Amino acid sequence: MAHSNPENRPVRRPPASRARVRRPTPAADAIELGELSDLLGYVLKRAQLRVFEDFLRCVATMQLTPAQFSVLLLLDRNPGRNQTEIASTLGIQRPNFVAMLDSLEDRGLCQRSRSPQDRRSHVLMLTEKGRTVLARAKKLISTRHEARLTRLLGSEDRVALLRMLTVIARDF
Amino acid sequence: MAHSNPENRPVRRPPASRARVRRPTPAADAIELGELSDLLGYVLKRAQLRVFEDFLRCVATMQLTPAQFSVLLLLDRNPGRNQTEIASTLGIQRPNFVAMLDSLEDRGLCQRSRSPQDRRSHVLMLTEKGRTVLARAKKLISTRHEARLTRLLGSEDRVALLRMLTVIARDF
DNA sequence: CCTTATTTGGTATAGTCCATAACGATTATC
DNA sequence: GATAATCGTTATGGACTATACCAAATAAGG
Repeated sequence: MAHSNPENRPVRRPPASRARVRRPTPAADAIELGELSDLLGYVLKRAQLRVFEDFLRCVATMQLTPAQFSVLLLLDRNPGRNQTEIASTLGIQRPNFVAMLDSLEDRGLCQRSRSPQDRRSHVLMLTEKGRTVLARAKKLISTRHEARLTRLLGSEDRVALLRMLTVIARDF
Repeated sequence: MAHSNPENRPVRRPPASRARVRRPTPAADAIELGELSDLLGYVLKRAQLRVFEDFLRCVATMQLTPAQFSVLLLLDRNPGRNQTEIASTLGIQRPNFVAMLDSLEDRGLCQRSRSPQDRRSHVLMLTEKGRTVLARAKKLISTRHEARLTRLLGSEDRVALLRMLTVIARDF
């Protein structure tokens, strides 16, 4: 074990030629990732961080995090639901969802109102401003963020990737 | 777009018949994910959480997190490096790497020693126990965790997935 | 009807990660 | 020899997550 020269790099054999052998001692150079490159979790996590970074850049003008964006999407598609339903769908704990909604409501993007049927729960709705912001964000995500992915992988691989990730998220 | 009937369920149009149209108002039922299912970041994040959960279960007997496991892997493949090099390779800030190493060293899995060449830096090495633990963890990951992935996707798709994620992590 | 359980939104709190500033010791640079 | 840069480290704060608990409201059961 111990330094097994896995890349089969020539170990510095400068026989003839006084000219500099290319990279004489790469020893102290780059670190070997080794089996890390094949570890699903590792690659997955790094990819996710990159994607989130790009997402933030793409919608930077409207100050939306991926989590906030997903809330707006859900509220738009499922108006009138309460906090428990929206939060649990997104895998957010109800207590943690409170501050998040506070923020969105303070910015005038959504609105809580007591349900007449069940006065415990809050009916959630996007405001008009919320719909506008969401529409603009969707356009940015689509034309910048997702377009970048398609450019990088090709639209066929992109579909395959989403399919596989969905399978993992559901069945792993 | 908009509710594309993804399951190809027969839409069932009972033209006449006063009998209850099946699912008259699925309204108050399940929440529609909508465009969320096609949002790369969302699916990526959920998949990553699932994978990390499974990782933790698989190596639960030896109490290793994904991050700790990746450190052990790197130390094994790159003995004698210092903290800055290992941390930066893993995308960990140096200050945050200190406590992590403390933990691994307290458990007797690795060892810091001052470098004779540069007495500022610490030379990092796995201990014998560290190598043993790593070997057992690798076996668990391989036979349980990665095997599960292969079973879920097939070995061909698994390779394709890792390739695409690597591309994203590097070029996105 | 009345008592008990459950649910909803909310607060408080603690743990984990992650990022930055700063410091002493050591080494590099000029 | 003075100054700058690097290494490990501490301290600290922000973001996100998980749990216990609360009052108000509703549901369930006698």
